[in-house]
Amino acid sequence: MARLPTVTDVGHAAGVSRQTVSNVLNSPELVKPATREKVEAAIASLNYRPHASARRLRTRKSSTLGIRLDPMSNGISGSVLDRFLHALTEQADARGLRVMLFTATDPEDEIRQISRLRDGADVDGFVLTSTFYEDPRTEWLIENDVPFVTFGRPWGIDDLNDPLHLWVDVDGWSGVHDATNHLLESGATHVSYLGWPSHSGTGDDRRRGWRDAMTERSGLAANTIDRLNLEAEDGVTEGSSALRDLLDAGIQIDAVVCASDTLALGAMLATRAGVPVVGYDNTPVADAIGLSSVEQPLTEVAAGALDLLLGPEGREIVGWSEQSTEPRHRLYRPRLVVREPTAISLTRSDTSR
Amino acid sequence: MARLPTVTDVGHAAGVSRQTVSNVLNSPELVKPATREKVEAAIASLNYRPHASARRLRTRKSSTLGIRLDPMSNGISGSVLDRFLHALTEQADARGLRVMLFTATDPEDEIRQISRLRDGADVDGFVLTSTFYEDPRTEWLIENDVPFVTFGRPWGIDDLNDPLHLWVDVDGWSGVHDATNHLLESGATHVSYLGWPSHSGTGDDRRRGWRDAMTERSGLAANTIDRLNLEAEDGVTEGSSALRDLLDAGIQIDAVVCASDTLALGAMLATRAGVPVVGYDNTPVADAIGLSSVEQPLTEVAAGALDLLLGPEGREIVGWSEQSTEPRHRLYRPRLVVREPTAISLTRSDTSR
DNA sequence: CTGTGCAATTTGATCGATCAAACTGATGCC
DNA sequence: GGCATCAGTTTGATCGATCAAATTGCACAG
Repeated sequence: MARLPTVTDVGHAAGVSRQTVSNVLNSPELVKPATREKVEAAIASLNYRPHASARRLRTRKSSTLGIRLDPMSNGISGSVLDRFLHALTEQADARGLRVMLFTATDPEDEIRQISRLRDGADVDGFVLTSTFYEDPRTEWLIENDVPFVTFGRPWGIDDLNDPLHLWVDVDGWSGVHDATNHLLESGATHVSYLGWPSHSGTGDDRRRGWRDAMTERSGLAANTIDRLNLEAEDGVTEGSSALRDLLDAGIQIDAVVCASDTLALGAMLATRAGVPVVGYDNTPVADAIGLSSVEQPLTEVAAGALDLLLGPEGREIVGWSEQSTEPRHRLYRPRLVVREPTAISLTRSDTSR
Repeated sequence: MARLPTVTDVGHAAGVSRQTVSNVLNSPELVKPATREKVEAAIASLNYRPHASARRLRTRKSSTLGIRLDPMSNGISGSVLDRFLHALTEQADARGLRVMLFTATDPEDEIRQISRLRDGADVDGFVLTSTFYEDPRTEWLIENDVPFVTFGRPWGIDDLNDPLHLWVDVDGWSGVHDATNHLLESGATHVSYLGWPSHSGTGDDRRRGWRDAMTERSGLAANTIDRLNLEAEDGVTEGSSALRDLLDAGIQIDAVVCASDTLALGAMLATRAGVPVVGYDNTPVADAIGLSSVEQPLTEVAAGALDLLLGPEGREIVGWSEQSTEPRHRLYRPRLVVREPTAISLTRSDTSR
């Protein structure tokens, strides 16, 4: 196999020097149009491609960003991160960036991996997903001045106006708020919320969206609303039994809003046919069984993440300190996908144990 | 931020030359143990990491492999490729390889992307998924002597004994065969098969698994078996209506084996509760609704793919021509995950249109 | 006519590693 | 002693690109 052409070969073919070829590729405005055309013709005829590693060695930039792929996505909703990954890859490609994957067993290991990738100059920026309160990863990245953006708010004191790092996120409050309002408008009054326990920022945010909508429009007393507030770990069985407990207690429920499609599936199993349920994430399952769901605009989220990382110039991945005074975060509003509410329902069959 | 240490720095600290440091890293057997320890100590104390791009420039190897991420995975079963990606990343990591993603709009575009990544020395091997009859990608890769392995048989004349390239695959015949036998053993005689139309190698292979099992054990006449053979595009609605047509025609059906969990979900919607259905891929949905399903051993598949690509030495990605006489493919047997067959069933509700 | 300024292009040095060849001692053999 | 051998180590060259500084050519003011 013949040696691949280099800038020198192209320059030779076009009758110019290697640097001029380099300029045509990186700073076309420096080159006289006539020369540029000659060079471009030579590039095309030789089918020249810049050698990425050589460029990286010299520029100390890799135009590659790293993202961690979780060991094994959890349940149905795991596909959200996969879809985000799809979107990120496409958007990165459109901006001339590459996406490199890595795995890690825990946050400390992830820091080690990040460090390795960065020191090897393999990657010059990172996208973090599934961030949490006082995430050691973000602290480490800030300290070490590594460019990164998180999908998920820092959930700190004043994350909106004075964040410590770049972030993009989806406004879960508004998604659940819209969903709840939609159900209230359709005639329901007792709309239950089935969400995660504990205090993940995302979970609390979504729950607040429901509570605010209920307080504003349901006309129910606060303690009645409280009774409709359910907590369950993210699983079909868990969601199902949480809701069934409520029903067994004789509480009236007209509709259910859930923090995930997984919980929503559980809710559908527990409720009678005809009780509308709204999920979250709009996974393929929701589509398959005709479940209304809140869809996150992942393509826009991915695009936003990259735009923040690339900075206003949009040419290179820049660190936090070099950022301009532009907004340093983006919050996207999700969209409620309404499906025929009761076209299909799930029921326990007779032979069930 | 201080400049990162280089081999020269390490050599200086250890009192040896840069090349010795390089040897410690790449050919430790050439270095005297005492010297090696000194160098290793220096590496640790300086926290030295080799600069990946510099190494790649010199060696013309990237230790990175590329894999295409489909634009948007189709339906429920799309998650299989995602899970394969997870497994591949983990296995690659264990072998010192990195995984880089790319996207493409069609096979021609994919070839263009592959060419770009390879010319840029970003990637030195590829993993192809979703291969099909006379795939232009494999032909191009073979012609251009690019190392690659496919997840999916070439489905050529003699793919098993004299394949044209490296491949790994899962034995769909055996998976469906096992599933069908399982149902027959549970007392069913009229086991229907709901698979894809057309002539994808994978689809035909799975269908054959059912037909062979039925011929061997059901005791039904060939034309009776034929009537139980259904075709539908991969969708819940499509699967559902195909099966309903059969039921409306008054054909007896004791159980259904499907080519995917998506079709299986459709089948569950169409059949009465109590008719066991087996899906394929063991997606999260199957787990959620208690659907038996055939699980592909994706971790092993990923490991096999890498082992083939790395060759017997296991040190570097080698092209086809340099392969030894070792087997050039791996076929893995899937495993039937049996779940409580009718714990939960899906039925159309009253308010359905 | 000379020199300044500027645009366009070229040349030399460099990024950090590895390859290939040369070197250094120590050993052993005739 | 003289010389080949060999393990262990070092030096010079190189991969392909970009940066920084030097150079060329040309227009124009003094």
